[in-house]
Amino acid sequence: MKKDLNIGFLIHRIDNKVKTDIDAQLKIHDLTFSQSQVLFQLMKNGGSMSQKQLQDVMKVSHPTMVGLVQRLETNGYVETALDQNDKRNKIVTITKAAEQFSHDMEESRKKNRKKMLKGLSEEEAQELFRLLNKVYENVNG
Amino acid sequence: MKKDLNIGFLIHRIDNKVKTDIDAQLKIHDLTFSQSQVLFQLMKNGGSMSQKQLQDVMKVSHPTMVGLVQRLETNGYVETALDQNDKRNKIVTITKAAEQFSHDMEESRKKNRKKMLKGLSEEEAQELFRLLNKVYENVNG
DNA sequence: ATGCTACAAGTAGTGTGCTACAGAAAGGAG
DNA sequence: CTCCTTTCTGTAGCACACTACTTGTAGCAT
Repeated sequence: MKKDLNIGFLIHRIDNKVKTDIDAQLKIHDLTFSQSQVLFQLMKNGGSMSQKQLQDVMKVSHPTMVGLVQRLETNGYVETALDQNDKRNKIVTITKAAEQFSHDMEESRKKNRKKMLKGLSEEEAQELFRLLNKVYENVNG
Repeated sequence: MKKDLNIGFLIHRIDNKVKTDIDAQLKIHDLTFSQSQVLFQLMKNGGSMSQKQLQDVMKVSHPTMVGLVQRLETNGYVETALDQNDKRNKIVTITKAAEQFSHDMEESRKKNRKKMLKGLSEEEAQELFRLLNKVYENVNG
């Protein structure tokens, strides 16, 4: 059944549901799915990155990143400063307030990953990941 | 490489790129990816559906569908009328203006599908589809 | 030093998605 | 008939994504 389902639309539906669910989970911290990805990238990078670096790793347009950083700053999860060596760059630094529940966010990430892959064997999960990466490269090439 | 990439985030990136590309393709008709999906569903259904039916098959919230239908109506691609048997229902009907390039939209859909699945064998494409359907059911259960 | 080009960041405006709240129509219970 | 609940639609307000345009900084060439 559902054989007529367009693959792009199927992916769209999955993304929407996942985003909405995670947004709901993070709402108690006044965070969203996309904002948590920014914090995740910052953590991975030692706590600081330029806004430009963030938009590159997240693959979003720069106005999108401006908004994300502004909202994170408003809620006290990042601080920003101009790079004194090159004042075009804005350095974004994660705060201790955000680091405190980075563990929670990691748990949430794992839980959601597990939910998505429920009933799939390790081989199937890896195959799905491989194929999705190929699709990702196709649409970005 | 990219082995640390979260599967939800990977799907998110793919969806975003696909949406943006198709939006750009359809811009000459003043249409978007989501709006074209509404028209597609209407065509599949003989041209008319209630707004409620549309929101169910598209799996979106009702305010989202309200907005989609309003913009489609503004651009002359659908007409709406109250169901005289049950005035709670709003009947949405595709116009001839929209039917005229339903063929174009179908071609565009095929082209994008082909692009996404480039380099995948028929078996791989089917396996991807099967696994994504499983993920879809997981996140919706 | 002036001016061109490149690059980072910001603003304006739009579409799509959501939740929460409000209103109108339908249908059933008393 | 009246009241309550259900169902469908609409509005308000927000987050996130985009393009297009603007501003500020840097660097290089003349």
